[in-house]
Amino acid sequence: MNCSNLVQNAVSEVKTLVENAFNKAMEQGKLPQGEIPAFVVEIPADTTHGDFATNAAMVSARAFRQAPAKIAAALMECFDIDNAKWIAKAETAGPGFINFTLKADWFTQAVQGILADGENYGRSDYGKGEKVMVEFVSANPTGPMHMGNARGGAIGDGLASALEWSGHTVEREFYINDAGNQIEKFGLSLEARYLQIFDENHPMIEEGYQGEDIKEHAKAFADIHGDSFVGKSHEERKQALIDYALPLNIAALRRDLGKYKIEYDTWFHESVLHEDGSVMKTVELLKERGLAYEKDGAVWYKNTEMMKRLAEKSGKPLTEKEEAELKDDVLVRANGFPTYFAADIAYHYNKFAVRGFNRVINVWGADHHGHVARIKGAMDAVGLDGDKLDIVLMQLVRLLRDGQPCKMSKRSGKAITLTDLLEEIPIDAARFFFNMREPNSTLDFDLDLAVEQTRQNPVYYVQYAHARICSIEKNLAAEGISPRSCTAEELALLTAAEERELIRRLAAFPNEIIQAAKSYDPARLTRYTTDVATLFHKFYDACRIKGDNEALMQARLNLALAARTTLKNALTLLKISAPVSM
RNA sequence: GCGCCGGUAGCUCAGCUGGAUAGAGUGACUGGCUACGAACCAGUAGGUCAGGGGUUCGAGUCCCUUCCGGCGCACCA
Repeated sequence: MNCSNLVQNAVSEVKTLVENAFNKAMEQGKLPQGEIPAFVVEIPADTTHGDFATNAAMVSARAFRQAPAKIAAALMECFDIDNAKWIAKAETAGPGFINFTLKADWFTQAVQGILADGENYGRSDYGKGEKVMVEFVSANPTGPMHMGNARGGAIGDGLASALEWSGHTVEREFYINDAGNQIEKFGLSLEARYLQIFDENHPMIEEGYQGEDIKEHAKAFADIHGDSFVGKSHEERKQALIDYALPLNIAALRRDLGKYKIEYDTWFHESVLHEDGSVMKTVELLKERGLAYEKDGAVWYKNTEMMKRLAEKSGKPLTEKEEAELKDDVLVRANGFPTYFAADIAYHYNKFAVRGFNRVINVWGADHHGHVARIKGAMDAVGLDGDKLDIVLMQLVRLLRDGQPCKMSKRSGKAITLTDLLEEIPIDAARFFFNMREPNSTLDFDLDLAVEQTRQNPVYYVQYAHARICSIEKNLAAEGISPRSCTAEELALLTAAEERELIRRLAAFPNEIIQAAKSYDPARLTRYTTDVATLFHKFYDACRIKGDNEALMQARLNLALAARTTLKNALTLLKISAPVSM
């Protein structure tokens, strides 16, 4: 599916115009011979400066040893505007900008293109079907999800959708850490709570999971089995509790994320990698490649060596000081158990080498940033390409209550969980709110505001614009006026500044999605919906749709429908509802 | 100590690979429905882009440095 992307078309044309003008000017001796410098074509912040602008004359000032204004003048003489499809005129301005103005044709075709593409408007084949995995949330199955998981869910899901819409083949994955130390601790915590039911003096383990959910699991287990496990062996008792509680927790994760409108293609169990020998095979592979060794009874990964290689590859060798800071990492402990790191290498090896993803994106909390370079290096170490593993670091959410930060430790027992949050605020608001900021900046989530003043949430502003358009359509229909497709001449009646601004922004939608996908920043899309809503409201205020001029009325109605289509698609992509009325 | 991320309006944040007069939202103040939804729009006020130095035609954006905040440096995950 390749939808109309008129912004891209026009930008390409401007680039070609400029390049041809450079070549012609050099042929005619108006500019000295030389390489055409890299220039940009952009949409100016202030559209009174034209629809597109280029800095070509300014960036080439040094190369041609001429003043920007002189170069701009030379280019102006060489533009072949008459044969341009989209560009009506070019003019110089300011310190040497060249501004381009679009033909009216461009605006009419933009509106027609949006309406023709309908619910597919915004999709592009930019990604050419590249197979990409987005792994996100991957919350510990030892307890409920916290606000960081909530944010990760909204960001990861939004990013995956942006990648889909921009033409990638995307799979969403949840990695279940159902092995290792934390599961051991989970079992010990459950066991202690279970035994406390029958002996209130039984001590809780140190550093155990303190949450109420652990007590509830133990109680429910006791309701089923009574004290029959008190007399059993420690191992048997612990395992029985894990086997009972872990599937319940995983089911709860699925349920809560489903409520949050997140559906995964794959729930990948870490335990599988241990059971089928993948983890130890990966360790062996590293040994064979000379990047793992034994010391003090443990198996170590040569992280120092790999970091040195990577630094040299990038052309910036490590300083002695940096090198001294590096340490190797344990893969297999002296007690024979592999570390999380070993499992993680095996897991990512599986993503690339076994399942054939060309690119893998992980959404991680920023507290894992120390792990990023290591795991990417480890991909090189097992013979893959660490550059194909991208980590989106997400700063943690700071929860505010009464203006004060409140701690959201999983163990405090007082944390607000994702489940709690979704009971308090609408899902639309949560998904919008968590995607309002780029991942790499901290997010203050004011609970009081989200809970008590949801009407002030910007999501309502956007949804209102959509509902308003639906209402207009309904009212007109009641008067016997239904939208029809317009001719180019009719759509050319849309010449007001508010109309042109709105069309420009609507036409940028496919590019916005591509940008969100490229920069791994779905927050661009919530901002985009707000922009479109604002421009629609301004258009609505300035240009009355209903009127005696039938052609103009239909043209404006077409524009309103194009805005509705774009808003609906953007909200759908973010899995936020687009209500017909509110 | 070393490293990563951040510091832009009272508050929360945009600012696209360096570009034209630094923008929104929110809060404050003023105005706008006997015509399509006022959950809206228009206007006013609000800035030493944390401080200092540098690079150049041009710096919020790039480099160096200081200060402040968040996070990380395990045979935890």
